[in-house]
Amino acid sequence: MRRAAPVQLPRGRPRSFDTEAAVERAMNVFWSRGYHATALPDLLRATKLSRGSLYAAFGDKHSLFLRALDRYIAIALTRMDTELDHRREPVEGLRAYLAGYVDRNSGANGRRGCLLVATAMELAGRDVEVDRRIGNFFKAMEARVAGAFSRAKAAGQLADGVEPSSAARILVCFVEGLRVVGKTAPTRIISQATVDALLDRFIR
Amino acid sequence: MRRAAPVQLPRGRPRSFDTEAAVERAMNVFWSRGYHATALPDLLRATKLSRGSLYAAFGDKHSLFLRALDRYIAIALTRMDTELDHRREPVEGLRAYLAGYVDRNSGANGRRGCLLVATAMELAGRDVEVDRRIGNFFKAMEARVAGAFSRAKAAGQLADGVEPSSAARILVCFVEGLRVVGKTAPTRIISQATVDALLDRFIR
DNA sequence: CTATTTCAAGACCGATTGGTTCATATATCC
DNA sequence: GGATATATGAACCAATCGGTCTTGAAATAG
Repeated sequence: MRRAAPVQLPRGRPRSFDTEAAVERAMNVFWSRGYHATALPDLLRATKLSRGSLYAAFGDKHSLFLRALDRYIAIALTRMDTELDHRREPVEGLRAYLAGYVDRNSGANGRRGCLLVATAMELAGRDVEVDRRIGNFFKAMEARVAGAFSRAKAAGQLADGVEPSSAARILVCFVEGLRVVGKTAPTRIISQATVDALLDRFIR
Repeated sequence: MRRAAPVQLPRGRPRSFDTEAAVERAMNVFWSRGYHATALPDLLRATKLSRGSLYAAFGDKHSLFLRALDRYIAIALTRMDTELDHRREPVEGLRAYLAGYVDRNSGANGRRGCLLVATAMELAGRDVEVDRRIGNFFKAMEARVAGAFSRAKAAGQLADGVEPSSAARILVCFVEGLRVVGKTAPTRIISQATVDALLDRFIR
């Protein structure tokens, strides 16, 4: 029988900061300023790490950015998974999903924008790693929305002639566009009304 | 009677390059790379100007960028004015308008993205001059689309319950979102189908 | 001709960029 | 204690940033 591998405890001084927390702080900086406009000192200030520690832990600015982007995507997808949960009324789910965008698009939140959209515009086409992540995210988002539309259709809640997958593509483009327009005009009431008007075109 | 002011011809060597052409070349660089990622040498190469000439003619990078942005906006608005011309069938106009976006969103055009969207995400909220321009552009675009929808409604071509101004807001968000999603997935057929499906929800 | 203006090319500027290295202190395990 | 590993912060790096200035040639007007 194989001897259980002894648990090799690390020998020296243990890491004293939370890596994931640092990623999250970095994410917030990239989110607020964009990739190019974020300088090392910004990241050091936000993560409260020394230059040495940051480079030892994450390699370089680009790698840290990818980890921050991954985190942003993970958060967005989990949120969608609860909003568009299968056990929920599909139309209710879609409303919750859109309400989330209205919220993230209002006031200061809106002005901050969306890390994904900003990254897509700034880096896509010039960074394969970014390309993959952005592409996959949009696909994943579309799939979830399409699922909700499908369930709504099965429940007879869609207007005549509405095709779930095409409606999902429309919705994805629309909410990403909201994020763009919301950068300069983040007014909650109008966003909410627009979102409602759009959804009304799809449901019975 | 006042003596006509003598036409003071400039004394020295005349300007040997076309300012507007230089702005346009600069616009293309900013369009492809974004503001921060565009370095002076990029602009010098594109405009074929020397450092001295460029600074004498435009002041600094930021001013040149604003001129490039203004040019981009002017082109976009004139295009819309012909697409959504009053003397045209309004629904035809909307189709032409959307077809333009499909076109600009396909293949290499799509991957290049949109200078306005990129600028909104990169600079809005941190640059008042940019804020003003972006905000005004979206308002102008929305007004034109709303006009077309109004005329369509008057002609009885809109589906029941469609309100022109709200439909216009939806369309503006949608096309800007197309520009975002198109950065990584610029497939013409899908864009066209999505655009058609959306318009179908509005017209009778 | 002279005076004037613009041109391109490049030297030059200080500041900042992302990134590395190193000395030193500290915290853990054995 | 000794060995090991990580922390920090500053020093340091070459490269690049946006921007200025100078030089000398070229093109115009009077």
